Amino acid sequence: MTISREESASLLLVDDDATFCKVLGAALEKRGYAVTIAHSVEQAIPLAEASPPEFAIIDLKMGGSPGLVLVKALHELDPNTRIVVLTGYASIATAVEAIKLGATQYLAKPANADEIVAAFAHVPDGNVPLKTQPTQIDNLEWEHIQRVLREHDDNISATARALNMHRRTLQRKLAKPPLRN
Amino acid sequence: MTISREESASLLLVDDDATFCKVLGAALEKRGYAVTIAHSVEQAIPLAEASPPEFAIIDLKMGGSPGLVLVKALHELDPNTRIVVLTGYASIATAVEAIKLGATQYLAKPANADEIVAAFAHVPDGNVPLKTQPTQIDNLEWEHIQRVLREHDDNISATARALNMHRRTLQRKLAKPPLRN
DNA sequence: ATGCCGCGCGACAAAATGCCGCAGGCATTT
DNA sequence: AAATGCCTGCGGCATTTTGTCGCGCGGCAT
Repeated sequence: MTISREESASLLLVDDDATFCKVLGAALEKRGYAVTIAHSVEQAIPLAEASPPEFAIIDLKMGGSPGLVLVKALHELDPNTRIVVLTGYASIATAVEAIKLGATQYLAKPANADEIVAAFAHVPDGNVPLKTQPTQIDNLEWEHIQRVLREHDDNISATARALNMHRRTLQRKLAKPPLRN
Repeated sequence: MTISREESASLLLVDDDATFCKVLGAALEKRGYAVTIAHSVEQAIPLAEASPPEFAIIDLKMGGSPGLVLVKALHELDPNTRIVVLTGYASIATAVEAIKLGATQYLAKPANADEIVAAFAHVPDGNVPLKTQPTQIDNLEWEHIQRVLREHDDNISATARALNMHRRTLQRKLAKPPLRN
């Protein structure tokens, strides 16, 4: 990976956490990228239309439109854009969608700059190791909820009804989703 | 979803659990698919080469080659094959990989036949007109526990450890009725 | 403006879970 | 035969997670 040798590559960083953007943006610039920052999908779209970036890093959980629509928009603007989705609320359901919409990789926070840069270069092979431990129940539940949530267009009330669970309880489960194993 | 009306669609089911194959295979045949079963990647390849299936369900964790290479092979044989990856050891990393290699969907076990069939029809950005009652979380949990329990020879203590849950809690969960619906 | 919905959140009781500990069963080891 | 190790079922009890109710807010169509 020696992109930085030539003219610096344009990179669009979209995350609503200002501090996070600053830190990650600085790290990326040090690696030779020309970083542009946006804090929402609405803010990012015009920037991307003005000059489609070669690389993009997108957070999914943002106020306003969900990050997934931005993934789609960027990919349609320029299919060669390398898009990495980065989220603190990672789930298989959104990962699958993101990839289908054209994302290059999907990473869970926390991820450092090196991992992200490496992700841009990712090409699939069949050699990803499988986990040895069976899925944890909490995890299974989380994934299932996310899937149903997506199927209901992220409508919490509808999802709660579909799952026959209290809206309040669903809210609470969604609020605290760390728990990666 | 009225595939069954025409000639039945060919479907290749690849999983090393014979019982699982039987049950799921039967359920799929009842829905109008012509099911062929293989228990390993090595077994599945020649079958697929002989006659590329229209649909495929692939487990990731199998003796021999990992299921991901089969995903790739099937997709290269015929890009129109609808492939669903189904695994008890789900992870975001393998999900991303599977989709990039050409899988249509990625589901975590347990998943019932309806969910799988629905997955075949699922389109990336599409509308979701069919509202299927999603499986209840309790059922999901119950089936998952049963699977892991069997993998550990019905050893409650070992299962509790594998699931990272208290033995006492597992006991209590097992004590109360299955609660199917 | 007036419902109808969805959302976020506080409060409190009810239920589930985590965490002890004990006794019995059943192999394997000493 | 006794000791050891592991599993199982179960009784309490502290803690955590739920179910439930209710409030106010904001969008949206009528």
